[in-house]
Amino acid sequence: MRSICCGELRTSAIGANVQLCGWVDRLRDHGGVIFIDLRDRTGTIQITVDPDKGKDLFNTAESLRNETVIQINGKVRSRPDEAINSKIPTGEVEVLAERIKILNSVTTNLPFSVSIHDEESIKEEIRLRYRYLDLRRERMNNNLKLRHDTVKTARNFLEEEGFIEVETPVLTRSTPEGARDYLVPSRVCGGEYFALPQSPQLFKQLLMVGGIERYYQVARCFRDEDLRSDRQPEFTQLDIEMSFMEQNEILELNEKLIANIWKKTKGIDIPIPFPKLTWKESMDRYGTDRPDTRYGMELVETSDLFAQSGFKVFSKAISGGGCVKCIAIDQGNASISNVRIKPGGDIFSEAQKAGAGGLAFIRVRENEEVDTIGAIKDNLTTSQIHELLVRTSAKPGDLILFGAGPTDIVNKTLDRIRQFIAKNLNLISESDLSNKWNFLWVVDFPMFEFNSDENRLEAIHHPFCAPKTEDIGEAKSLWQEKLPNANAQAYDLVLNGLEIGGGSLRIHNPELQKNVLEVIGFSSKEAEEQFGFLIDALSMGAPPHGGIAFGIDRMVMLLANEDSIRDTIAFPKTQQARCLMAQAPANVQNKQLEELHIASTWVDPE
RNA sequence: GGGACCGUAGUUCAACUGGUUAGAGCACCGCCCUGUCACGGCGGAAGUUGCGGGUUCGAAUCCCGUCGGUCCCGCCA
Repeated sequence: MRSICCGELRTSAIGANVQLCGWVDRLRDHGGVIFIDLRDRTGTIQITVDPDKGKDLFNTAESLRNETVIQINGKVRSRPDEAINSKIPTGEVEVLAERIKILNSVTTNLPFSVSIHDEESIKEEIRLRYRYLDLRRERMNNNLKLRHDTVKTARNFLEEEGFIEVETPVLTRSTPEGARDYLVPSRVCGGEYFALPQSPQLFKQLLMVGGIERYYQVARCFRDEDLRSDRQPEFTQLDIEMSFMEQNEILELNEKLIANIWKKTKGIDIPIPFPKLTWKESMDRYGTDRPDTRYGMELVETSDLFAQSGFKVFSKAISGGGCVKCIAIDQGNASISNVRIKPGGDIFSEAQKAGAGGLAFIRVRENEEVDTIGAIKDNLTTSQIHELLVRTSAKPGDLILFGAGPTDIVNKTLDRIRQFIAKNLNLISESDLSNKWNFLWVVDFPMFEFNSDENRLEAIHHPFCAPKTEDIGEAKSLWQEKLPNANAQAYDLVLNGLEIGGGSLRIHNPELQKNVLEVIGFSSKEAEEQFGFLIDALSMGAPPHGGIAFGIDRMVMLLANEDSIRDTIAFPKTQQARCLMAQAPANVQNKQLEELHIASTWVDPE
């Protein structure tokens, strides 16, 4: 249907007869001559329609609306010198139309303009309802290309490294740990249900037992939890697993993979190896396990300084088993007013949202003088002030904000304030937004975390992560006892404050696997029922193995400098997990339910 | 489950403190225009102000409910 693409035409094509297909990007009708910007996925080219070429041709051209699909024949010629458009790559040439064929016309009002020239911010609701039009726009078209390039680069790299892609079931069994499952009723096995996989975790481990040694998959994963700008009910992981690899070997391989992706998609050289931070260090210094290291304002421990303080908020926090930590904001006295850090202020509310009861502050003045509320000032000694200034490296003009209370709340509060202030004071400059890539491995996660609601230990990643061997020792009889305090051979890849991947070495010893399940509250009967096939497999010559999974949607979001993963997915769902275009989910016929042996208990709220 | 913001023409926005015919750009329709490139000029059509109820002499505006969208907490790794 076409001999060349619109965006490919250059002066080298002058004189050639070409046949082009595409959409009318816009039309400039001068009465005597008509210019059509014809667009396909490669770009736009100016088509010139001259009245001398015939009445019919000219009438057809006059009737064209934006987004009409046409095929044109014509000769490429250079533009007059004064009419060269240096803003577009094809701006030195144009095609003189000989024939225009309308392949499809636009008969309804377009909900929004596709042309880059009218790229105004359309309500997302409208974009999602007419997603096919939105995809035709340059922004989404480019994002999908970028996504393709990302995945293609990963495939090429992994192929070179001896990995093969293996598909795993989408219909599988529900597992008790983790997120809520999407369920699929079985027609054949009445009363029983499949679940859609939250990840191919167990299958990829079993592929290792199956001797595949090096597996990957671009895997769709499903989680029936509430949505966020970076969370969709179905999302894509680059899922990787390998046998006979130490943790450092796995990290090294994945650093190369990531460096490759950034190089191929953005032309950016990412320095490897990536820095590593232990989970504990990350929590101490940033209050989170996914720190944004593009700016400072690290958390500073001051519990020992204020343990005996007459300021009760501080001393009680510590005697209650918690801590007092602070962050120093460079020249914060000038940029942040008291109104903002006192009740009702925006920074104070951030602290509140994290669960903090209050937000103590100290303003640093000249000569180690400070300003603060009376209750704190009256209880501060000069040596305490001196030590505080040394630890925080605070200078005159700086503002120090405190979190005091249970350690998890303090960390959460200061993490949140740190991020809020960084954003608010533009500590990440506009150019950094697309150019600064702070990769970081967070390693040595604890195996378990106490869930106070259920009064039991929970696996932090999942129950198949291997503990560090030095933490549990060789003696099997002591594993059960040592496991709760062990760290895992687990790692997360963090980029600019977002987790883009995570993985671990897996347990390949059936006894240890049973022990771990026991620690998180599985009886041996339950363990057998739910994970018997895994434990059996581990008993039949399972190789040491481990792996990682990357969130492709998030990775592409960051590469594309977008704020939502919806802009990296062709057909995403809304926050209510609806597809506005296909109108899914939708009702089904009763007959279908009967076949599936299920009945709805849903009552329409009226 | 909870909190915040939003919903006006196909679309992006406007409409003062509640005030009389709800405006403008783009798109659409018609006419004019031979070198534009976000072409230009003249004219036109286009609205159940998401939906339902209430307050009021009077509601796009205030109140309640509801539907839809976004962000966040819970939830989720």
